[in-house]
Amino acid sequence: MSDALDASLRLARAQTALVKRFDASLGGLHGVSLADFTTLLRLGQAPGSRMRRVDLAEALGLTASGVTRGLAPLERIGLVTRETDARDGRVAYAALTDTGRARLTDMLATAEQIAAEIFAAPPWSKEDIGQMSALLTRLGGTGLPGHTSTP
Amino acid sequence: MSDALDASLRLARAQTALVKRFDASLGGLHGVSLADFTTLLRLGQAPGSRMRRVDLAEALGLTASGVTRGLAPLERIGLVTRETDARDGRVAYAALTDTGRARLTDMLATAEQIAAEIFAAPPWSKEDIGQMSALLTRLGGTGLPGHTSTP
DNA sequence: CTGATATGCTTGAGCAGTCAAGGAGGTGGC
DNA sequence: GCCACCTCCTTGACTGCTCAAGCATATCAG
Repeated sequence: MSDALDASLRLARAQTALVKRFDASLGGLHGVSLADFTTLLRLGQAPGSRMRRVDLAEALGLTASGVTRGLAPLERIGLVTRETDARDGRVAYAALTDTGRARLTDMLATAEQIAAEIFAAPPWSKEDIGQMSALLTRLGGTGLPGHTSTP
Repeated sequence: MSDALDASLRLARAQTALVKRFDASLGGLHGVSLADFTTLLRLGQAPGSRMRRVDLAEALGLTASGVTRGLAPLERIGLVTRETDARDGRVAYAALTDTGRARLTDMLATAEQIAAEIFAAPPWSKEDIGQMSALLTRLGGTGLPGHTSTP
């Protein structure tokens, strides 16, 4: 097997382990999945904490229907609201509520801690993490808004 | 956001892109998913091309029920058979059929090509790939049987 | 104004995995 | 020999996504 195929299979494997870990902690402490958290985080980064649902789908690498289904429970528990566009009757916005913004802050702290734990044992150097992130960026398309490493 | 959290989210994002790409090509050419291919590949690496289903689950990072459901269609299309253990009536083996072994060879060629394409543009160096694989290994647990890079 | 086409979103059906429960078989204490 | 317990595997119910279809709204050509 080539190195390239080996790396691909490892990527798939590593992701399931990582997602499980985030889901466990985020779920236990805040009742949300990693996918939920990523959605809220992305919304929080948008101007006015709101995005058109189709743009949110694009940003998250999901389909529009995935966003509809994923947002439903977040609306139900009051972290996100639906807003309409006065100009264009087709579009609906997803927006963070005040509660959502507050809860997101807590979740972010938890997520940071999990990430720190994951990359702590066996000890990762700052360079390792930066390198890996750079390598993954080449694979995953644009995905996240530009993140400049904190040197 | 810390580098560690950033890298984690990129990992998740990169995986879905990568899986989509493998699924598209493997599905189109051979009618199997990346998960199917990984299962067959792992079976092919085992002595006698057979494994206890519980060990297969462990090797693939799945639960036993995940293996039951995943193998069902592969058995139905004749790539895998179920074998029993004369000594222990509880255990069932999953084994590659001759057809399965032959088809796996073709799939492997396809998968190698996809992996090569993925890591070709923008050009990845052999060192980049090795580095990334090493970094991912730290995250994903053991996962694959030891793979020593081809230098 | 009307009809054709494009866009935004939701919905039904399906797939791949999870967990919890349960059945069938094996093992050890007494 | 028997009963308690353990292991292997499957099944039912659920989640989180996909695709295909459909509805509502917008836009553009004539």
